[in-house]
Amino acid sequence: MCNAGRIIVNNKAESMAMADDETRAPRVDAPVLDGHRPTRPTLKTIAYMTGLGITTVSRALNDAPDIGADTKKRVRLVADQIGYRPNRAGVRLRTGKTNVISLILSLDEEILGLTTQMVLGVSEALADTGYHLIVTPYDRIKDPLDPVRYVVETESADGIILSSTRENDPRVQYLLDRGFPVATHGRTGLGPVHPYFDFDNETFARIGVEQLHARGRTRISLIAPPSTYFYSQHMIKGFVDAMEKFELLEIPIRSLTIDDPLDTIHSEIERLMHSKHRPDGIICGNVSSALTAAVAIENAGLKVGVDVDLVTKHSAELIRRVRPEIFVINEDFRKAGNFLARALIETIAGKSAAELQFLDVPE
Amino acid sequence: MCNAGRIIVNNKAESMAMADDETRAPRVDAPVLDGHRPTRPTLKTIAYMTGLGITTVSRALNDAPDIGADTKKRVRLVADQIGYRPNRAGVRLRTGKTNVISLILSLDEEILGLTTQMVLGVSEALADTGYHLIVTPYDRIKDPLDPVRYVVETESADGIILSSTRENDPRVQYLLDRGFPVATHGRTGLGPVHPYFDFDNETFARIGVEQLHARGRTRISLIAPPSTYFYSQHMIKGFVDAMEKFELLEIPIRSLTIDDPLDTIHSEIERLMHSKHRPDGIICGNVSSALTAAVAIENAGLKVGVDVDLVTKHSAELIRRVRPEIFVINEDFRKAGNFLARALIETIAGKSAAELQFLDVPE
DNA sequence: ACTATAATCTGAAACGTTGCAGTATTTTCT
DNA sequence: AGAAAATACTGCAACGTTTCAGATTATAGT
Repeated sequence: MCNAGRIIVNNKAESMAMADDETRAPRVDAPVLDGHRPTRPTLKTIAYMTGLGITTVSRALNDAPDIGADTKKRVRLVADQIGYRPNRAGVRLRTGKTNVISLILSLDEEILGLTTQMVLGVSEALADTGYHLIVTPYDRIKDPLDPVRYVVETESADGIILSSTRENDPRVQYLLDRGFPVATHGRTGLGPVHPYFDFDNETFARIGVEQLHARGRTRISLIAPPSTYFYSQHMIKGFVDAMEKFELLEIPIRSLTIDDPLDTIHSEIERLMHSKHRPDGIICGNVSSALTAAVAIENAGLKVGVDVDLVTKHSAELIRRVRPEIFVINEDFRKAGNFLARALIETIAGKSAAELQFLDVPE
Repeated sequence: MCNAGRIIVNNKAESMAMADDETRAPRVDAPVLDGHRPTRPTLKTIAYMTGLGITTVSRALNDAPDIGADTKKRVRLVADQIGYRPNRAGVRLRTGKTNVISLILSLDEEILGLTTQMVLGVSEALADTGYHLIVTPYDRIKDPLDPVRYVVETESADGIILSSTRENDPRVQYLLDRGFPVATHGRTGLGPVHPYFDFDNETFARIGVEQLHARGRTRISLIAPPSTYFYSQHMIKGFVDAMEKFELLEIPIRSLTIDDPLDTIHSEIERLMHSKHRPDGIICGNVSSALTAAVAIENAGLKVGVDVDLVTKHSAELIRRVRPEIFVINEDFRKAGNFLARALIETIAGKSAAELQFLDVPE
């Protein structure tokens, strides 16, 4: 039973004293070699080499319960030795499993480094899983459902990661309706039914206000994300709550959002700086608005860190270097990507979504 | 011969006066329906609906020469109507064509937005081609050949786009040896054998020097890329040539490269600013070094744009806004990605590389 | 000794596609 | 009219994998 260490070419021969030629002959034909280069090994190659059937080899590699331990070991050895890698097209055709994760990104996400960091985080998580990452950016002008529908209709991935989520995100709804695995960067209003990773923008805004308060600032503005994004509400809530708590005065620039053209942000802030009731602290929903605001403030003859304090959030170290006078709260997109990829894979494997939701609380 | 406008269910029936039931019966069984949801259409579905053979449908959709024009039209109509999309796994298994482009990026490319812009450009070019984009970042610590080998060995893409190319890039050599389509961001020293898109860093440096000269600067430094990158040579050549032409004095900081940690760059520049022979102009090989240098200069009590001028190159608009006093020459990564994707597809289609090389000359 | 049971292994079929080697039918040529 | 050639269509097989329903042998139970 235990014949470890012994080299067995064909373990059937033993019990067959009068074995005829048929028995010794491999049950599978040798794979045809094309030109001169060695062709890529398949199950057939291994079957031929081990003298086993293709089915057995397949089951052995997949650790099926009805294959002998010795056989498994032997098959694995040969497979490793010749560098066997399952043919993805074969698996996909047979099982429908693509081993692909689709990352769908809005083009607006050029928020310095979001794309890069997300891709990195996701790749990191996927590295040893056999999953490939396919990235699809989409135009904000086009229907955001398009790329999602494409993936579902062509069955070109096992799961989707979405960003820029809305409270009632039709893309997420579409996917949930069809039972298609999805993980989102940002919460939706749909409850514990899909995995997500969200930065706690409420806490971010609260901390921002606290910081400004601690620096003695009293008249504070917020450049929020457009109200179409769910996280806009969170940020505003954190802001308002903290403002009330410290009894500070909000200088409203609610018409302005971080998605406005930088020119608009610039001129609006510059105008504000010249007004009698200018703020002495601004919380900026993203980096580009913060950097733009900084320039506008200086254009107005004021100094960031002296006359006005700025708070924002970001992932990249660079910003602290470029504008050390801006308070930066860390938001880690890479961590987000990493978490989402892992969560999505677990979802595909059947795990329930409730345990795969993460709120990243800053500080 | 011409029966346009007439609806033909089975064009065979016409010539068969005494057609028995066999003739009218479709030659292909109806595709089995699983649950309640309509199953995804395949060639078989169309064959059943049109009464044609599977082969005919396939050939009709692929515009084969031996299929009648009417049939083609009819098949296409049905296919479009029911939203047929070829099964990628089927095609891939049969033909070996993956319809995938692999973009392999070095992690260091966090150069603000390079990844994002490249991905965008590539996606843009791939949008209507049926190609998918799979992105693989890799660690600079690991063997850069790893991801390349993986793609080749598992045949998981039809072509590869590489960045951070070296003069004698082993990855490119590896791919060329195996006849695997590759396009590179940046030239190599291998000649007109593979497509590339390169930014003309020689011209960039020359223009930089000219700009500084025009502003009356005479003592100039260059923060170059590490000499391992081929484009480092180009940049240095452009720099040196122009310096000689205008008889300017180089203040060498050759030990410093754009890949050094930002802390190093910062302290080195600050130190330099305090030295007796400080430069009054610096050309920075990338944005992060330029931004870092700007802060260092101010830390030393000097003013960018007044005491020292900075020149750099970049893709994103943001930088001009954050630091309007820095000269920025435009390097369009998106264009690069777009070109490379197109070039790669043409290479896969068999076009010769010589026509697919592009040098992007600034200004 | 004879049968149920467990333990291993197996070929056939199928997933969707395309290249090959045909088969009918019609048209053209002599 | 008869042969040759062109036109339009088609089965079959194969790509590499896994599921299914056995098949074979050894083991245990009576």
